Amino acid sequence: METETALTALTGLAHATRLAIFRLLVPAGAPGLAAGQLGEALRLPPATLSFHLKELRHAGLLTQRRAGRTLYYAADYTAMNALLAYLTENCCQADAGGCEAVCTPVPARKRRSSSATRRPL
Amino acid sequence: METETALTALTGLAHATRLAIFRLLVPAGAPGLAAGQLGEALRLPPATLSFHLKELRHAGLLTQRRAGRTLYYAADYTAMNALLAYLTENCCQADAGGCEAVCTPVPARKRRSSSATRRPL
DNA sequence: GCTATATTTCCAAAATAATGGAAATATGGA
DNA sequence: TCCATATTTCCATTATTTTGGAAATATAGC
Repeated sequence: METETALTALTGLAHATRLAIFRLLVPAGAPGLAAGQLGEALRLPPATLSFHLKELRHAGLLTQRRAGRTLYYAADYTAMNALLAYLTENCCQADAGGCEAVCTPVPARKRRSSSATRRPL
Repeated sequence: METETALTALTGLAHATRLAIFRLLVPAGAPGLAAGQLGEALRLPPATLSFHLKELRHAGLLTQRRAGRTLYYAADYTAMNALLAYLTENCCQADAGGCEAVCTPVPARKRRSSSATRRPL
């Protein structure tokens, strides 16, 4: 992933409203949620919601799909994963303590993420 | 991790200069790098560098350590890890395709990160 | 074609963040 | 104490982002 791409993704997520939108979409999976549903859930004026959705979409974090009059938005897991990879790139090269303790990989488990332990996307 | 914390961390990283600083520090490990070294590497005026270092530090992403006149900054891997966990929280709940393919955990390997595959911090 | 719903675009005002020169602080050594 | 080095704080200027009302667009059904 290029720096420029990572930067847009981070900028996309670095806003309370957009982070909230994204986090509603992460568990929603591929079907995603309608713009209207998001607006209602977050109590946002249409113009404001639309602005942030565009922002997230341009950052590559969301996909858009139309069904009739309704636009559905879904989290783009591939982009997400690429961002995480970018951030942790070359982690622990210096191996000087502190890092090693944290870097120890957690064995993958089945599903039902507990929010405390992270598994790769 | 709380939303507020995640948000500050993301805002911290969502800037070209700060992302560059952070990524210089990720492979540098616990000893970190001196402010001066960072400034020289990135060709930044002292005041600007200092501003961004403070920003990152307040976001909890960096630790600061003084040795004589020199201040060393290091990446805080724990904070980093918490942020990644926060972002992927409840991923794949809906299990509706697209996600599953990406979520498959990668078996942990020894060290020598290839930048293409991510292991947990 | 008309009307209703869903959502976007336009745009100007308001809010927030970034920049860097100059002065201040901290430390070390003679 | 005085001087040099390392870095920070102060602050005014400039740049960027966010907000939301109103108007525009897209689609559906009659």
